[in-house]
Amino acid sequence: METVRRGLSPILRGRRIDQVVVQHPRAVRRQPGGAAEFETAVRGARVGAVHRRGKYLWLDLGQRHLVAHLGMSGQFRVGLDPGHRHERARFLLEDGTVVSFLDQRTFGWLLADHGDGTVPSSVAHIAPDPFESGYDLTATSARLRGRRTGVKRALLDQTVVSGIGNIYADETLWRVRMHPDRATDSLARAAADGLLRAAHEVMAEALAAGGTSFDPLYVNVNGESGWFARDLAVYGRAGEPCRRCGRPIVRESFMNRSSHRCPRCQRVPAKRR
DNA sequence: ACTAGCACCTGATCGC
DNA sequence: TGCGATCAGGTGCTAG
Repeated sequence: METVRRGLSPILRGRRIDQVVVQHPRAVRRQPGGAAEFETAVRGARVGAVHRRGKYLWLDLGQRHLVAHLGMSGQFRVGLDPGHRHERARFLLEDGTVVSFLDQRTFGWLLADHGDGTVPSSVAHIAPDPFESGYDLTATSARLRGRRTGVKRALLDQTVVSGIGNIYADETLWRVRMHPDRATDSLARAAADGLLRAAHEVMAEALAAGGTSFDPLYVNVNGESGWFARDLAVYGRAGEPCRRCGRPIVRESFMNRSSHRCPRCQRVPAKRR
């Protein structure tokens, strides 16, 4: 998302949005008045700063915010020809630039939210992410240790800390040699701090590589892939040797999705949740 | 108040 | 060639 934000910012900032077309009603399902309300709210607005918290992105439109979440398969792309199969909304800027919102699985959404300079109400329920100035490691660590669940669930819970998804959760846990089912309330303060620092580190490295992408669904606004997939230690590497100890990485089912870990470096804990 | 589990979608791939 | 099962990077709602 940060890669997307960085791509969008120079294109959008300071520009007026002259036209908005919603091609799929599901893209604006969170808008109470539907596509018409969304289009009316956004058309003619001038874009200020482009913000992000966790996986939520928003454009400051003065009296409003245009909030976006990419879900599992959303993209923002610049300069696409019309008629793309998965285009859900299209914006025309005053300088003629076309910005498209594409989303194959339609889990993503757009919302013209109220607000003026603060965090939009649709984003207010999540915790700060490690990259923002208001992020408080000590408070986040305390929140994490206050949960009664497994550490991976807690890392994925955006109300504990935001921005961590399935890939970065697995990579973080491998880095600190922790099993995903380790009980949050069994963590010493230092261990919880270390876990959060590692998450920040993993995401910073991914960002430096331009993001993580395995396929054309995960690209920047110009359609280009990031390179962090090369550096993944466990995610998507089931059966391949652990980069620390050589044992084959295992993939296990978790919340209807997958966890990847090294069975030697990340042993099943005594206190499990 | 908190946690777990599933519903919400499309499309690619794999085994039969 | 076809068909069902499985998999995919995330919430958001609700039952317990």
